[in-house]
Amino acid sequence: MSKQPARTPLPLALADCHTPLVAEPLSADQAERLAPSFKALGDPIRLRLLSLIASFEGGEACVCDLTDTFDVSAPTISHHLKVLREIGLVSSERRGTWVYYRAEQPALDLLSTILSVPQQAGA
Amino acid sequence: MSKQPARTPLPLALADCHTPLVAEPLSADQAERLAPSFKALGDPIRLRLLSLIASFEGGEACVCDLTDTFDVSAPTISHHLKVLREIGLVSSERRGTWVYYRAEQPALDLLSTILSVPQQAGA
DNA sequence: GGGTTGGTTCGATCCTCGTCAAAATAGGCG
DNA sequence: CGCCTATTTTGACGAGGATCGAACCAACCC
Repeated sequence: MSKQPARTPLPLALADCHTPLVAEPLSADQAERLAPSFKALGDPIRLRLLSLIASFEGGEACVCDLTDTFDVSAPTISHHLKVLREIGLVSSERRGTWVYYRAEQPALDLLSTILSVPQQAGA
Repeated sequence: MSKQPARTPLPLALADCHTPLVAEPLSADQAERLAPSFKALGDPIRLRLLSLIASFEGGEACVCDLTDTFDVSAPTISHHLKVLREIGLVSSERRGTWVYYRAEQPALDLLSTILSVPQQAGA
């Protein structure tokens, strides 16, 4: 993996926590770093954007492919993409006229692991 | 004045979506139902509360066991527990003097599945 | 019953967030 | 260069959320 160029304005959510939260209590520090990622997923438009981008052919989508799907203005879409990007759930790249967004699957996978429930858990 | 029997005021987040969001685009309806659950997880205190409850011995925790861990007031803890309860991530039960909270693991597991990344995903 | 502890609701305050219109930036084209 | 399209930034506004103290409800005990 390449090193992070420290471009994200917020501390990266991908902290050192790889343990399901049901297995052992999250520390305050871990919770502070994880919560913003879940918050970013806590908006229906962002959830759809992420899903749409991830399931686009080639794994990436141009902004122009996304805007028409929603009933909100282009600045609003741009705002939500920025939230997803700054938290590290998507990355963006400009190629000529268009800007392409791509889902950061490791980030998603980490969050999935955090929420996962190990087998023997339960009563 | 009859009391409402403590039913969840919001439609249950556990909708008919069991497919990872990277696999196919979420519908607007699915996103509307899933987002509130992620939003509920988007607060550090709620994240810790959930983790603390789930990892308590017996899988449940009394409120009195939780409040001391945090620097916020009891009403604030109660508020966060209510958010988690109304969204279906925890359930509560009064036994005598104390109220016990328990993590709803199927709900967690569903959210985990939504975020999971199938093997062949990607370009 | 009166008092005590556990937990929630109420009301108010402050701050964040989602949204838009308008303006600004970036790139391509004639 | 000037213009057009694509995307982002800015500024403003209203809605919602986190927090607290105070008041309130629930269960136990003497």
